[in-house]
Amino acid sequence: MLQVNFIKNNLERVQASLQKRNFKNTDILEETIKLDELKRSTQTSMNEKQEAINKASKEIGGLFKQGKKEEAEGLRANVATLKEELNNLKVSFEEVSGKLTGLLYEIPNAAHASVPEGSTDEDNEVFQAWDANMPDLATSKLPHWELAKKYDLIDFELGAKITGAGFPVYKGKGAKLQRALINFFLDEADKSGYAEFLPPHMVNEASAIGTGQLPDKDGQMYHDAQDDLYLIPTAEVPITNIYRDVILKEEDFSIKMCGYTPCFRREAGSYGAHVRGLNRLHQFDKVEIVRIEHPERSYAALDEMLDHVRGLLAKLELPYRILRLCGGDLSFASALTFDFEVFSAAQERWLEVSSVSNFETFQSNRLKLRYNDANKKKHLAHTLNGSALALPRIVAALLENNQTGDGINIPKVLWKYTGFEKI
RNA sequence: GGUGGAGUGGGUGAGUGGCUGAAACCACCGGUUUGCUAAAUCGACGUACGGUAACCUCCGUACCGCGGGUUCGAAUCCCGCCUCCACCGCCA
Repeated sequence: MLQVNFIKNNLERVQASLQKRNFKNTDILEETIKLDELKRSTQTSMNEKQEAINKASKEIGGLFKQGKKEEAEGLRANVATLKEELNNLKVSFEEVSGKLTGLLYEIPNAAHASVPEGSTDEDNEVFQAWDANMPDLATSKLPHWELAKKYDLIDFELGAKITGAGFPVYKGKGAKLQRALINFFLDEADKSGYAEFLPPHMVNEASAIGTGQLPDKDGQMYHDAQDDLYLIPTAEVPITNIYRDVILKEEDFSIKMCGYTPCFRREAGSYGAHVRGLNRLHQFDKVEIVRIEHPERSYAALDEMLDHVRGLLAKLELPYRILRLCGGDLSFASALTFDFEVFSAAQERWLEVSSVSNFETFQSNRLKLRYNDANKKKHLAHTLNGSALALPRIVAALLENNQTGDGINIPKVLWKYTGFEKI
């Protein structure tokens, strides 16, 4: 959520952003600013009314002490009318303020100047192409879901029996590969200075609002109505919320955190060949990196995060490319996002395995995550996060790209984690 | 899940209807003193929003776990909720 002041002070950028995002309601910024003015003037009237009441109340107290009952009674009658007027003001204040919040919830983050124009994922800019060799596979190459069956690594039907579609069961070397990747990713994050957390896998409503899953993406999360808790769609939610309602000092930056969690997504409305196998799941594993940064340093931090993910993919020896998301594909809360895609050689498709974003103050405004500068003035911090990495599509690419006639080769970097070099 | 107790500023903690945005102490910050460190001493010391476009100042409003209520007036009384502690129940 953007602050009204931010919108006022960066009107051109926010307007340009709405255009890039193909946002239809072009009057929304003007409406927002008008409503904000109305809200403030109403608040001023309320304050004045309350002031009059407070003064009268003090007088009444004094009069009672002096035994001047009649005068006191007179004032009491006055207060009664003042209170009625105040209550009317309160009602309109609540109404205006509710409308304003509603509008602010609808306004997506201001896109970074470098975000390209475009409406769909086809308009994303290839920020870093893959110019080395692609895996050279025999014509008998198999997609990962067939490899998973052939080598008894992942059982989709069994998961469907136990839970439902999109909840695979990993078995034997398939399960060990999961565990190996999680440990590899966590160790690499640790080496890059990210402090490890193992957060709760369910969050309350305040946390889901804090990182922007609510109210915008209600229906994408699994919700336990009995206790009003949400299964996390990503570790970003619990980990970023560690810093909800926190005021930092400038020397606290940079804050670098990471964590492994399973992620739960309802993915309502996704069907078809493109979601086969591991391509899209309701539950999957992911290691996430999260950063909280000084606004002046957040884009440098974003670069560092890109480097970290590049390193992971290089070590896994997977062909990858980096996309800069266009306005139409950019998520609601993000100012700038880079997607990493690996090439899955049997499907002959690029698969998204990481999304690295700078949210600037969009999340911190909701989180009330601020820092004190040298003059003890408070500013919103910047938040960033990225997958490092999401497992299923990495597994898909590893299986497909490394298949040979008599097995699947495990990249060298994982050997000490898997305990085997080949499946 | 049941019963009992508790939640006040950065911390400890006083405060049972008006003189309390809140005593006192500690911490932090600034000054004085002192060979340095330490001690002593004086002072300042919450947050948010609005008036207000910017820093300060000033004025106002709100805030004593959260949300309602009673009252001219609530940290204080009433109701609901949350969290923590203790005991009981259940349990990996």
